[in-house]
Amino acid sequence: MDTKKTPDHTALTPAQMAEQTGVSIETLRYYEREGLLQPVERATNGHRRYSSADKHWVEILRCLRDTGMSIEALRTYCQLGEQGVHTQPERLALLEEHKRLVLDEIETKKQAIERIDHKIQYYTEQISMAGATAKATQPIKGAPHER
Amino acid sequence: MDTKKTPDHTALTPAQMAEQTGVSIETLRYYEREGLLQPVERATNGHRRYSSADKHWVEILRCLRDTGMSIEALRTYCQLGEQGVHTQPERLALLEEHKRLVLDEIETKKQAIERIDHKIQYYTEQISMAGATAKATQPIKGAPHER
DNA sequence: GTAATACCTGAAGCGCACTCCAGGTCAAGC
DNA sequence: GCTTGACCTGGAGTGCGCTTCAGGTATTAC
Repeated sequence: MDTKKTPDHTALTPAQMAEQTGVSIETLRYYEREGLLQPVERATNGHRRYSSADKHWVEILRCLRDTGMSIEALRTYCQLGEQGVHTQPERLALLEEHKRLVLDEIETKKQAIERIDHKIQYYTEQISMAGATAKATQPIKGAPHER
Repeated sequence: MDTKKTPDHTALTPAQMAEQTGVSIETLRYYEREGLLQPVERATNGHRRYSSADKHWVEILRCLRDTGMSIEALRTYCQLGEQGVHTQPERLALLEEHKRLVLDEIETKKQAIERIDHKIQYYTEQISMAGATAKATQPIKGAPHER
């Protein structure tokens, strides 16, 4: 019986929502326009009132966006969600695919870190040597890729 | 004495360079325009000839770009390199800063993975349950954030 | 000589994910 | 009654990192 008119005391104003999720008011509206958020509740004056479910969902959106999922893919995911439980396998597949992508990215970055570390070490050596023997700083045998 | 006119048999054509570095011909030119690559050698017909040093450098550029360093930051880094060894400390600082950023990103992604795994697990359970007891699939107590 | 291929240049265009703007409404405070 | 502030709308603008285009040149293959 309290399905429709409860004023929902926990609802958030756009400003509060933005602050608590780290997603700007404009971006929240943008997400709604793009179908990443189904139409948000309104107060009598037409202002949006975000529910805690909205907040939770936006946090998930952020998590997926932060890991590079496109707006397009997120829209697909949302639409599947709206179509009911029978789309769960598809949603699962989508998430698993995304997870794989993210794991790959992590791997790429780790390898990059190694490479960067190499250069860091090279510079560190060079600099400490330059400090010690102000002269005679031949780049030693085959200085790797200067720059 | 062989400082200038050696035809350099190991030099790469744009097409070869693109294939071997995974960076397109257009992007290579773009990088050069943007000062990420100092002007590349030319054959007598005006075509670019990339040295193995160029190749090495482009691989580093890729590594840094892949980990999110901006074109702007890369330009700075290159310019420092052109200014001589006395900029090594600055370059070192730049790399260390970037490394920190990349480590942070990895951390963010790992956390995201955990969250994604949660949802994957949730869907997996839901789906297997739906398969087993085609009926009576109440979402159990407090189904977390459907969608 | 002709055509195909590989490259050149400067400049315009594109896709993505926002972000900003102009002009308007509503409620509260003075 | 008037101002202020938070929010609304549709639509235009922005920044980044390429990518494409139009028009041209040099070498090789026939």
